Amino acid sequence: MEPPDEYAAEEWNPAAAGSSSSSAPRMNPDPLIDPAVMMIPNSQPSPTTGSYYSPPFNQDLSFLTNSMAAPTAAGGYCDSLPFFHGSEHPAGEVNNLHYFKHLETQDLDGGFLNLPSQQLPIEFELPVLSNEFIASASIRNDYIDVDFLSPADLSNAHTTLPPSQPNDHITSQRNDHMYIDGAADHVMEEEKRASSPPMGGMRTTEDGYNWRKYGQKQVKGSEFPRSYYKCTHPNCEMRKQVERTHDGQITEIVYKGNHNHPQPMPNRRLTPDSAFAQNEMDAGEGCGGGTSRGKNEGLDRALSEPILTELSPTGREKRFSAFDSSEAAELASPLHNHAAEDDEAVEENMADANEVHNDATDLRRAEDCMVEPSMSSRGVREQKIVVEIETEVDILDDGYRWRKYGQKELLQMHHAWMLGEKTC
DNA sequence: AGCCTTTGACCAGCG
DNA sequence: TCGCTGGTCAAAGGC
Ligand SMILES: [Zn+2]
Repeated sequence: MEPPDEYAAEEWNPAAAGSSSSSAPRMNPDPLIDPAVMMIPNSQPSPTTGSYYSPPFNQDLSFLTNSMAAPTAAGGYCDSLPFFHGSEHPAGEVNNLHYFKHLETQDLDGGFLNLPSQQLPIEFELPVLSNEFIASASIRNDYIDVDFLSPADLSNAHTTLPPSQPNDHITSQRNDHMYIDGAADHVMEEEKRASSPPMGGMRTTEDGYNWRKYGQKQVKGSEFPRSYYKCTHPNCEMRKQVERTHDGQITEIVYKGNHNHPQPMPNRRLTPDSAFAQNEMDAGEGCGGGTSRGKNEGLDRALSEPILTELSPTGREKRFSAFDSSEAAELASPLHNHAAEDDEAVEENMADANEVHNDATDLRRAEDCMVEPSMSSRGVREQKIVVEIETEVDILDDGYRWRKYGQKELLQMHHAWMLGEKTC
């Protein structure tokens, strides 16, 4: 079969392999987690839908509007969004929840937050059903304070999605994980590019790693076929699942596991764009005015910002964002076990030394799952990136520096915020 | 030759 | 137990 074009090879066969049944022995999806989700619809303010105009939180989120949608000097908008969300096991099990927040910035065209100087229609999906925790946020210069509310407080905090934006924003997978979608048309392009393989040879995506497709399947929940890839590096267990539209646009990417090796590819140099993206990430201050950095600089390519979320079946998850599939990928890919390296950095900033320690330790045995959805339905679809951690502890080797700002054991939690610095 | 994709079959959870 | 489902395997073929 010939793929129509570049992105081709990957999941081209519409026929979708007939899959049959399954269960993945190695990956054990954990049931669960419906994290509170903060959504940022493309550009549809819908007060009635729970956009933050009428925040379910005690706290006023309007400030977000200001900071997030503030036009930057460069003419862009600095949209930083706090992603926070947490959940706990229903059964009342003791699960540690780690809350991370990360400031994101997006391009106007990104669709993610392409709101002119308007308020950002930030929507919150706060399923209380699963003991979600919600947070109220307040923006500071480079980070957002998030206060978490107890489930009880959330009783009525559930907001709905805008009519026009069905549940596309949230993808519920088998584990009932909720994924945040980011908009990502641009991302798709990136992805396409990345995925367009040199064919026959090693496929390398922008994440810098080489993957071999080992299966494809039409998953019930999604309209598009899902392709399964393994990292070609010997002994590397890293896998990823990619869902693409028929036009080759990636709608979702899920990374599972960790790379136990460094990024193989040399050509992964920082393009202005990527560099920028990184800076963005690094700064962690996406906005507040801080985004003058590359975002607007020559980045014709709008940076759509997929949201990166790490989900932990065990009840912990991290949610952060990337800027486009590329960046997202980069974000994701760095999940190799060198975590230790990153850990250092992370640890440095950890508020809770002990926690950090644990994280570092657990990192090694951790298995991550990253979902990088990028609903590409042109303009409508949003890109989602979810990192799912199947370990006891969150893995922080996403290439960025995080400051833990929250962990929850039962109802206790601490707070931390992402430093936004890439440790690489 | 080596590595890739394709694709149907197989397997193991789960209801 | 059965059927469904998602994930993986592995043979076949392509580049
Ligand atoms: Zn690998």
